[in-house]
Amino acid sequence: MEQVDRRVRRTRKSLEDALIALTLEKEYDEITIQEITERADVGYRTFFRHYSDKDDLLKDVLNSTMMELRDLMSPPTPEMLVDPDFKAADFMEGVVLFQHVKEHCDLYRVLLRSERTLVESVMAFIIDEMEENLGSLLIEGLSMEILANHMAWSMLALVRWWLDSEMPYSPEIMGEYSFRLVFKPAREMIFQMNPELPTNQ
Amino acid sequence: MEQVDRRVRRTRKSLEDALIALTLEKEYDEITIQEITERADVGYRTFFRHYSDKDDLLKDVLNSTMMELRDLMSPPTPEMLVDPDFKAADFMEGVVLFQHVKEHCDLYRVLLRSERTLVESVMAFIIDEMEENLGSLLIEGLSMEILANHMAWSMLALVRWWLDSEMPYSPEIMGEYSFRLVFKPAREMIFQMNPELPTNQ
DNA sequence: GTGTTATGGCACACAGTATGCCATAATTCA
DNA sequence: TGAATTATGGCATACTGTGTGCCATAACAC
Repeated sequence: MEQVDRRVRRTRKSLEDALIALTLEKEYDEITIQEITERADVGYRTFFRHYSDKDDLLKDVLNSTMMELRDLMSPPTPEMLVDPDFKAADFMEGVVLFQHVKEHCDLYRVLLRSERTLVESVMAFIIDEMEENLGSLLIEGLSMEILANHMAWSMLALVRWWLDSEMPYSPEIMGEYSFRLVFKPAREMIFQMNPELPTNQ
Repeated sequence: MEQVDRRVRRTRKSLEDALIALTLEKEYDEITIQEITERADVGYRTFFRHYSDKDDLLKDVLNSTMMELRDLMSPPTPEMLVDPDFKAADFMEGVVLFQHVKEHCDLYRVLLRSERTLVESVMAFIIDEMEENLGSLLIEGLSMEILANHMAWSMLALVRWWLDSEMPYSPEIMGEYSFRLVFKPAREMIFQMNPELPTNQ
């Protein structure tokens, strides 16, 4: 059961592929819509029949992959952060992220080389989810807003470095780095600021 | 002894002020050179007699402030990272940074709202300096490249959040957060990976 | 005061975006 | 298979913003 016209599917696919290919060659903001349509072998006029602008096409390209990651990575819950023995779980979060990045490295490169504002909107979404999950942990003198912001952007920085360096380490090793540099310190801070939690440090 | 023509000084100052004012109102890439010259009350043609493009003007605006920060913040040396009792020093590094940001918050906002590529070039410079200072610490299984990249971008994320949130905490509190979330974990990782260093954990 | 130089305002070429129009080709569905 | 529908290609066009050439004028340095 085909819902959309085959021509539409073909055109959209060509435009998506063209944007990905071009982003791997040059900076996102140096790419023109004319180049995209030429590479996709599609009429210039046709672009605007599907997307309002370049960012709109990019969102379309990233949408399914980002939703996949969202389902794959449950944001850290209060239980995870508070349970003293949860090393394995945070660690796996990191590994899962780096594995997903490796599987879709072209798409992640597209995202990371796109405009600042788009990355920020994706991150804002992730941080909001994290904050919601951490909301129940109200600890005086500790801002869950800072914590969520720090974890999300620090993880992004690790991913960005990894991709820019042509992924010299395995997802497992990167998971270990992210655990030691990001997850563990955040968890330790929660423990140290809240005397009521069971301490095992 | 005035070296440059007063008219030149006046024009450049007007253009710099206009860019700062406009950046606080809207996104950097939405600002046109026409707007800048109108706000500065300078002829459109005159802009190109001083700067090749918008980024060129922005670099000029940020240059002196970034050089000031560079002198203020010595990058972490191996001694600092390795000395078990250096908490006070890392802590002060963070405080100094947040104090400088507070003093020049408008300029930092301009930088953080500018194009991705400019922020990246400033960060690359900082990371290079860090790596050079960490170069003597060769520990098997621990990448100083990751460590330098992580520290620099994590600190930037904290600064960015602080500015976007209208600086709700003092530079001292932000210094404490940066120590606990960034400097201390990096230092601990070095200790744990190198059995030859004196451990006090 | 005089020679020098920065500026302003004009015109212009150019690149890229975005839309309207219409003939044509591809597709869907009966 | 054939008719109605719909997406596409190509053309012209308006618009915005960049970047440059030219020249009279005003501000400056000495």
